Amino acid sequence: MLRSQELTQLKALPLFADMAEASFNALLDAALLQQFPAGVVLIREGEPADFLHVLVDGLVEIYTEQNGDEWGISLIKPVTTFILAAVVSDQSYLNSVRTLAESRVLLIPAPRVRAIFDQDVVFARVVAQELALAYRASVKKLKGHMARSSIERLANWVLAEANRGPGHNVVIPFDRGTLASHIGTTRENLSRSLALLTDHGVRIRGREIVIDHRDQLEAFARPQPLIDDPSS
Amino acid sequence: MLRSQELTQLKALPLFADMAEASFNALLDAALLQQFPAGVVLIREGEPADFLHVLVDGLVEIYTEQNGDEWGISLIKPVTTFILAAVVSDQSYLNSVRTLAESRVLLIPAPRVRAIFDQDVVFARVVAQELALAYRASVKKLKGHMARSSIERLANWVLAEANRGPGHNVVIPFDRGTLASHIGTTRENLSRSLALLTDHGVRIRGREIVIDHRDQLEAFARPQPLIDDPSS
DNA sequence: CGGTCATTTGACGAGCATCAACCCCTGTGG
DNA sequence: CCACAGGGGTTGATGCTCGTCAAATGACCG
Repeated sequence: MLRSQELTQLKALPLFADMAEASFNALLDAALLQQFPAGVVLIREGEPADFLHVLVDGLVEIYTEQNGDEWGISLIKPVTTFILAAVVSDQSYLNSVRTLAESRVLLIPAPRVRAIFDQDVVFARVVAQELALAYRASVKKLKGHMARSSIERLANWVLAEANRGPGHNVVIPFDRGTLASHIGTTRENLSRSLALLTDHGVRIRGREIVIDHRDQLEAFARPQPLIDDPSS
Repeated sequence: MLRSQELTQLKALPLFADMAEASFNALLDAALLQQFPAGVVLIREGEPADFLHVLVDGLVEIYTEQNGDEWGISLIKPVTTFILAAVVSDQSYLNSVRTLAESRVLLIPAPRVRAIFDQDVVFARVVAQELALAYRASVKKLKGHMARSSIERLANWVLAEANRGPGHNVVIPFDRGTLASHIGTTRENLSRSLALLTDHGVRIRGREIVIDHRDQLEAFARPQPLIDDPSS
């Protein structure tokens, strides 16, 4: 159950802001808002999709387990839905999900989501919008994997992270093994790659990456809007 | 403009079958049904998304051009929409598209698609469904790329194609360079990989791949539903 | 029959995974 | 206060996978 204070907070999210009051209430009266510590597995791939998840606060990774190793599919930052596609198509989760930091997650029963989709066009549009963005993000990651080396992927990840804030540095918000699994390489090679980036305008200070010469880093990484811009 | 005969054909497509007659007509009265020979570039990445495309008949590939090379993103078979995500989110095309065989394509102006989406819930649901499937297909391809070697990807591609028909053989419907770009390797290595599959229950006869011992091929490829099943 | 294009084969090297050793930091217990 | 163990991170050595370049072969078509 939700407190009324939480409800007004949620109603303000872009995800829900424009929808009809009635459908909003119908969506949320069966929802749960839960808080999880870091490192909790929320979803295991293969299970049926019973809840739409909305990351309200924190950090979550979507990953897949393949013969003993884990590979990162995407990183979810607030406020975003995840596993929407499984809910919409009423199928099993393709991937597993775990928290990487303490997180607040809103859980909405899948049948309820599908019902409100049919009743409220505004909500339907938001859902389609989120699906489209998720699809494009996945295709961009695929493009990066097919066309770039692991060190180029890393360099572009650093640039993308740097673009999220105005500062000249990036802090890796999790351990290096996790980052490696999202870049698509191993811990060892990630370490080597970070060392090599030192020759391209960057200093490594533990988990902090200081960008001294952005132009140098960009000359090396050669970012492309249609791969690296989250908003294109 | 469309002929009435074509209209009734289109109305029967799963994409349009359940929607209201009025919205169907509104969608299609501004649409074009065009026929293209093989090898025509329909869309170039970076252009604004002005038309939703529906492949009614034929075969097209979605690909991306990266510093001189081309990489296949997905293969589209009838009847499927493509570049739906760009239309829904009103952004530029992420990828280029070309026909691989003679194809009939229905072109619907993007603003019209968005308008009907808002008016007809049934159509909205179909659109969301298609987006969800496209997203899941992309994630599956990504998983395959992160977790498997190129020869394993090829072996699983062969199995997946074999599952589409009841026969014991697969015919590559385009040249080897194109297949290589979708598997995520080069022409040369694709050729070597095909030769190596010979040790795992398969014979190569030009463009035809004959599966003599499916169990042997499966033991080698180790297909997984959550990567290789198109319907999961 | 000659030319162009698709495909194969060979040789080589770059990129990357793997295994193993080592370092550094932190927390724990004697 | 020190010894030690454990986790995260780095470094080195080695070999496999795969891309690249070059040449040969085969296929198709004028």
